[in-house]
Amino acid sequence: MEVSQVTHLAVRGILEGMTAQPSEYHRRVAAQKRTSIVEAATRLFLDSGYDGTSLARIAEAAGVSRATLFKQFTTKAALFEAIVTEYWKVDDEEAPLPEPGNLRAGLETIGRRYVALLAQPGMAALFRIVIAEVPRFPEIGETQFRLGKMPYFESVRRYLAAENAAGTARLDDAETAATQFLGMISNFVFWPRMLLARWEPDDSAVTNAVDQAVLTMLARYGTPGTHGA
Amino acid sequence: MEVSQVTHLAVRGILEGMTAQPSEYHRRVAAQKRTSIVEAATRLFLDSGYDGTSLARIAEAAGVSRATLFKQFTTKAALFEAIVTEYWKVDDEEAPLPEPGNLRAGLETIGRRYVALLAQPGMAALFRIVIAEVPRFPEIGETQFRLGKMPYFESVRRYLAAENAAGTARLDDAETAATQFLGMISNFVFWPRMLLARWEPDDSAVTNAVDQAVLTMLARYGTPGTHGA
DNA sequence: GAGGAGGTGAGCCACTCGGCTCACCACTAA
DNA sequence: TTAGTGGTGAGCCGAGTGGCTCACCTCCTC
Repeated sequence: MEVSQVTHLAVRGILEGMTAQPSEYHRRVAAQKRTSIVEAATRLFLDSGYDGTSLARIAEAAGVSRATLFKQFTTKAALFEAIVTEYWKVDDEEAPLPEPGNLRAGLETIGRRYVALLAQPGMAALFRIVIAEVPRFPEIGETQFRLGKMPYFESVRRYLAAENAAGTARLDDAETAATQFLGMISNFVFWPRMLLARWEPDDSAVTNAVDQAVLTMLARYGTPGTHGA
Repeated sequence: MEVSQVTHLAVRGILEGMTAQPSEYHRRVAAQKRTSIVEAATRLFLDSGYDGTSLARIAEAAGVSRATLFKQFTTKAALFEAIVTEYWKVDDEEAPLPEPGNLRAGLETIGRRYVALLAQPGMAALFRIVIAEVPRFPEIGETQFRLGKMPYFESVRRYLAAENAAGTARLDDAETAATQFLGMISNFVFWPRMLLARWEPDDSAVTNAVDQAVLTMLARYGTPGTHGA
């Protein structure tokens, strides 16, 4: 073996160890296959549940061989975890908190955002499957809680705290207040859907539910000036 | 064949057609086996989910042969349905509504009853499996909703309507008010448990959640006299 | 044009599943 | 004593499961 060959091999080894670049093309193809797998798997999992979805069907729906599927996701559980995690990836940009000063308007804004989130297609199905599989995959439930529920809970909490500081609201416990607000809404627009497949309140009913929740919050936490408007 | 025999057979035939009496003994044995099956199946279903529980394991846990299981429940789905339906059978006697006149005390009573129900062992697991299987067995979800949620919702609604009629509360829409009250409570004490396996607020936190929900209801729907006490 | 990546198709493995059947047993009631 | 019930154990069936492997192909990149 000549010196130049040795050098060549050493350089390649270093490069591989550092970046493991399998060339632009191969990475692109792999990424395409991967997204196609994730998309198909998401659809099937939400449709048929975890046990009800076989890897064979996922591979078929994704237009991919079973061997490829196993190269990308070593196990069914890993695929499931990737699905749930990536579902929440979309929501990168966080909407800004409403300005303090108008408690009614601020709560209405947040409330409408919340119902819009809950009304997203697939949201109910996602909750359904995650709830079902929490005993087997506890981290999945924590992920869903952290990415799906906490952001809204936190935005309400921080907003209420800001209103409290501004004197536009009067409350000791912003956490409890936030829980109450979101609970009043979701107990009407979302949770019944977990048991009743056909629970689909029309827009006016949903709007009313948010408005009524806001009114109740105003009655409890509003300062005199904010009660009326 | 003598006349008496003919008569005898005819009478037996009529009796069988009317009541299908397989003798006291056999009925008792069958009932025992049945309850033992239902108990074992309930435990296993709540533990491992619908797909995760095999009929073989149920039969084994019940101390019953597979053949017997099939004689009592023609199909796995039928067994599952029986489980869920019988889970709610216990709650025969309905607790009486609080007397109108003290909105705070009445809501507190109902709120504490509600958290006691939600804290029952197996309640979370039951909701979990029912929610998971609603797409496959919609009637199960409706049963759960009708037997598990409606009674409390109705009791709050009727109680609030009574308070309204008595002048101790002021509200147009008792349904919305009831949804709000129960939503404020369950959004803290129950629904997080669907995603977080270890969500188990201590008694003081639960009590506080109910109290705070009552205070919010009083602020919104109480009449001046009831605000303070 | 050679190297090497990722994808492919087929197939193996050991298992489990729900559903169903049947000959036989234990036991009570008449 | 006998008829008839419900329970029993064993076993068969076809289908499907997740996991895994391997030789082979395709196609870009250097």
